Amino acid sequence: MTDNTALNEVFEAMAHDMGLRMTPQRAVIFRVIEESSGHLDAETIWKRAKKIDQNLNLATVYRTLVVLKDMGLIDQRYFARKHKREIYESAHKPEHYHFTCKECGEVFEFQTEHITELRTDLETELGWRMSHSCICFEGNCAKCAERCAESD
Amino acid sequence: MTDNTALNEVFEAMAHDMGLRMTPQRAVIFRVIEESSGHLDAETIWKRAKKIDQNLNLATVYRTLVVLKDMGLIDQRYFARKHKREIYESAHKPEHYHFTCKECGEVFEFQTEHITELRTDLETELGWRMSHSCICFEGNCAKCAERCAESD
DNA sequence: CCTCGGAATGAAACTCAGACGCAGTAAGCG
DNA sequence: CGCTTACTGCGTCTGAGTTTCATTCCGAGG
Repeated sequence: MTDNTALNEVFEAMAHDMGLRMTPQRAVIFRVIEESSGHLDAETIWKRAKKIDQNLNLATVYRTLVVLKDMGLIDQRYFARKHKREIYESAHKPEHYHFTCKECGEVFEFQTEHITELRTDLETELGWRMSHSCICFEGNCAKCAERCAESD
Repeated sequence: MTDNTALNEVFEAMAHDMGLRMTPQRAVIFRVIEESSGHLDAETIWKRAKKIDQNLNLATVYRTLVVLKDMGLIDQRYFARKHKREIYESAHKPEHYHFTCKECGEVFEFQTEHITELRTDLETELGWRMSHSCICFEGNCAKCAERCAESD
């Protein structure tokens, strides 16, 4: 379990500044997201949080996700076209992108400088101000690509 | 109006090979997508197609979109987190990516070599076989960025 | 041409993630 | 403490997309 006392304090301070309240429910939901390694949908968060607070309601999870997103503490992300649910990640993870294998469904993360260059190019050439990049790929991972090649 | 006789023939031939049938409804839906410049959701396609076939049903549009996607004639795409509908584009447009302005909502297209390089890197370094890239950015376009800077 | 099997359609019901309205609860300031 | 009002739980609603089913009609084979 990571020590997220500091983060909780950030959360509490920000909430206070925005006229929001710190409630046990919000603390639990935030903790669940912080302690997981990412890629969570609302229902998964709910299930995990219910282990701590039995009465926690799914609607509260949805409402809290909006609050946390507005505060910039979590990011809503996207990484494959077949996904039907919104997926959230802690916002203070280092910049990274996703590759989803269409065979086994596994999601891989990767980092790259190419996107930083691309962003800079677009900002200087076209004057756009970037606030979020969604970079994700679909295909077959090494293992599945090999297995598919064999069966041909 | 573009001449899509050739494309229609491709469609018809592919459909035949897959044991599918060519129907007036499918021809109309396909034509609507081909003749538009892109970024269509199911309901928009439906509204436009209804001008040609008054009785066309929305469920038929959804079913046809699946068929056309499976045939590789159209692509389902994604370009901003706030979008709640699936968006489709003709599959034979040249490779391009999207930038969505969070202020005015306009969607800009752009091309770049950076992504090609990135794909190649990932394929050679990690052995992944890429089949689809989703690259999109959110932020403020030049006009809106300027206007926002003024009002600060 | 005509016939027939089965693929496709229209209409309506259904699914399911997420949002909303409301009455009751509880943060947290004075 | 006590008051204000943001927040919660519960139930209901919304809306994009899917499924079911009876009917239609495409198109292969006579």
